[in-house]
Parts: sequence; C-alpha cells; structure tokens
Amino acid sequence: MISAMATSGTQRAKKPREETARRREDILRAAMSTFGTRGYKNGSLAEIADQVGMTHAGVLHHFGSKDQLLLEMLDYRDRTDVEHLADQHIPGGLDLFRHLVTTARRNAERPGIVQTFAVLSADSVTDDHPAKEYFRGRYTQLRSDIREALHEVCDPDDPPDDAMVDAAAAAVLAVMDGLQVQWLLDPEAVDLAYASAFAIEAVLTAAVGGRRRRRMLEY
Amino acid sequence: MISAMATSGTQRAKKPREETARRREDILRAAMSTFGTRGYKNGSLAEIADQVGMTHAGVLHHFGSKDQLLLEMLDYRDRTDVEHLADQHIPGGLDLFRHLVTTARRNAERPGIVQTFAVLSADSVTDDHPAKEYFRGRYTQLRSDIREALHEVCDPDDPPDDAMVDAAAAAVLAVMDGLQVQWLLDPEAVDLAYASAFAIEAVLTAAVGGRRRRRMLEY
DNA sequence: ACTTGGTTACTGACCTGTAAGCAAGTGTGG
DNA sequence: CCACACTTGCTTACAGGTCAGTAACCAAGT
Repeated sequence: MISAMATSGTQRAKKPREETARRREDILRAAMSTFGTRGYKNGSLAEIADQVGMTHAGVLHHFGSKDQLLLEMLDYRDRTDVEHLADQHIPGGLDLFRHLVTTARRNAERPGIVQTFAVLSADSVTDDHPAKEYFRGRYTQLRSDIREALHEVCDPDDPPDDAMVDAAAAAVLAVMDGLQVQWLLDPEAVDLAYASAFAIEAVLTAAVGGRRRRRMLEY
Repeated sequence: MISAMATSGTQRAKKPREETARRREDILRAAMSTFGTRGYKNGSLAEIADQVGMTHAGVLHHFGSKDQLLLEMLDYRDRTDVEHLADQHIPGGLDLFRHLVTTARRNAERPGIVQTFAVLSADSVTDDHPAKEYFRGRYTQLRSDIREALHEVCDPDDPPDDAMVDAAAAAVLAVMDGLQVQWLLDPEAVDLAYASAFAIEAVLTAAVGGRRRRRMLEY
C-alpha cells in the first residue's frame, strides 16, 4: 500500500534509514491519536511516546519540539489522506461534491481522525496557536476549490452571484465540520453521512438554482 | 504584612451580598474571556483572577474548582443570553429560523462570545471534558427545537420525512457552528451573517420542499 | 571513528487545590 | 448604641503534580 514510494533508483544515500522513517511515522500516528483525544495543549509528549514505546525525550529527538510535531503531523495526515485517491488529486465540478459526500461516509467509520481534526481546527482559533496558519490556509484553499467547482457546475452564460458562491463554499465546509462535532458528542443522535449528504445537496441546489435539479448526489 | 488597600475615605460597604454577586459575575465574565481566548485547559485561574484584580485562590473561594467555574460560566451565559429576548423564550415555526439568522448577525458583532463557544464546544468532545454533558444536552435540545419548528412550517397533511427533518435540524446548527470557526480564523474571508442566512435558507428549502418558496428569510 | 537513535536525569515553568490567617463588615444580646 | 463573636472575602504560602525542553551519555550500526 505504502511501500511504493521507496522506489526511484537514486537511493538517497545515507540519509533516510528505513527503520527510522517508520519510527517517525509511528510517532506521527500516535500524535494524531493523542492530540485528537486530548487536544493539543492537554496531550503530552509522554503519552505519545508511550504509544510507540519510548520516552518523551526520544520523541523530541525526532521532532525537536511539540509544535513541530503537530505541524508535521498535520502535514503527514494531508499526504496520506490523498493516497487513497487513485489519481492523487481532488476532483472538480460535480465530482468534488460527490467526493465530499464520500469523505463524510468514510469519516463515519473513523471517529479518531474526525476527532483529531474537529478538536484541532477549533483549538486553532485560540491565541497564538501553532496550527492557526495551517488551518487558515487549509480553509482558504478548500473554499477556493469549492467555489471553482460551483462555477463549473453552472451554466457559464448565466453565472451565479459571487457573494452567494462564496457563502455556499464556506457553508459546505461548515456543515461538514459542524456535523462532525455533533456526531462526536452524540453518535446515536446524528447520522453523519446522511446529514452531510443532505446538507451539501441543499446548499448546492440553493447555489446553482434551477439549472440542475434533484438527485445530483447519491446516498 | 500587606498594607491593605483599605484606603478608607468614603468606603461604602453596605450590601456585601449584592456586592458579592457582582464580584462573581465579574469572575464569570473574565472566565468567558479567558476560556474563549485560550481554551479550557490552557486558560488558567490566575489569568482569570488577574482580570478582576484578585488571586487565583480568591476565584476558588467563590467557585470551589475550575470545573465548577466552567459549568457556572456556561449556565450564566445561557441565562444572560435570553435576557435580550423580550418574551424570554425562543420562538417556534418560521420565527425560529428568523431568530437564528438574527443571532448570526448579532454574533458577527461579538467575536469574543463566538470564540468562547466555538472553542469550548469542540474542546468538549475530548475525553473526560467537564462540559461534555452540557454540550451534548444543549445540542439535543436545540435539534429538537428545530425539528419541531420544521414540522410547524410544513403542511400537516403532507408531513416531511423524519430522517430528513433530523438531518436538517442537525445541519442548521452545524453550518452556524462551522461558519463561526472559519470566520474566527479569517474574518475577511467569510461573511458570517450572510453565509449563515444563505445556508439556513438552503436547508430550510430542501427540507420543506415546494410548500414554501423563495425568500422565507430576509437578510 | 563517526553518526544515529535512543536513554536517564534534571531544570524551570506553570497549574490546581488546600490551609491558615486576617481585616473588614454583620448580627445579636444587653 | 455598643461590645463582641461570627461570617465573608479575600490573602499568602505551600504541597503536589505535570510538562516541555536540555544535556550528557551510551549502544549500536556503518
């Protein structure tokens, strides 16, 4: 699954010892778990180190600081998250929205990752949070992707209102995030996949008006 | 030891009870500010105490523990938040949605309170968080209010699908919350009031189908 | 011999909660 | 209307704990 990327004839000389890279990934995965279940400030390096059988100083040996570990963890998650996409790149147009619904469905099976991002993204709005820039940039990028997809869906001769497209793009991400929080608090009470699909379709319908009708997305 | 600041003069001290209640409220407001800007775990009693000119032990004298302070703060916010409603009670039917849009507009003017709730609600999904039960109950109640309002809006002879109403109720809260996070991270990029109104109307339209049309809500 | 991946041990911040004390204000009996 | 015990609203001091980060060291593998 992952082994493929060790390819390329240029063996990178002495630098990366394979075992070390694996160790670092273990730590990053442990960090996801700990920061997800306890929050950033509250999650300790010792707890992360414990999960991979070393001391907290060992973790710092690899990552230098807790802040750096968080940032590398977010980066790692981004890299591995697109791995499952065959073409390694997020689709556009209507397919983007289908992709988002699929993601919601997938997320309903992995509360751990969902919690990590739900907790950290809200955490990041606090003063001087090390991941604030990461999340700001992330949302900017995602909103832009969705705006573009919305324009693609629309008839170019009858372009939608810009302000509305902006609102719709933000709203799509917002429902997904907000539903995750409610679902994490009370999984019985919220059907994450269905509610996400419903809301995304609702926003989509409202944004593109009458041009495209009913059942654009499947559930 | 301490030269008391009992600097006499016209030292009015008639009603210690009332004065005490005011002191407690000062502390609760300071707690909102600190927990909002730093998160729960990260915000210290010392910082809260500082804002009202006392030591952290003074705060504990009034509230017993940090957890208790958080809970009372949430309670205080709930009490004071409905004060501005003339009839002191949340409306039903279409008025509920108008009220939500109004709230979003109001929120765009008070980032402090918005941040407090955005941060704490996501914080609360972490393990053993003292406010988890508070937020779970809060969402349960709000979803129920919205479900009811949705039913009121619909023609009783043609009732909407239950699963859809559930999804719509959760989605309405979710967009509002999610938009707040994006807005806090990047106020320039997100129009909180407009996007909230747009998304709420979109969900409403999708949920009640053709029975009610266009411009149910004003912006 | 040098680098790498750790370890132990320690430091210095901070943080919550507790205890004891104190000054100013309150209530009551006389 | 006053004396005096009690209560209230804090304070300082400290106990006990957690945590990030640093330094010095060591055991391999190359």
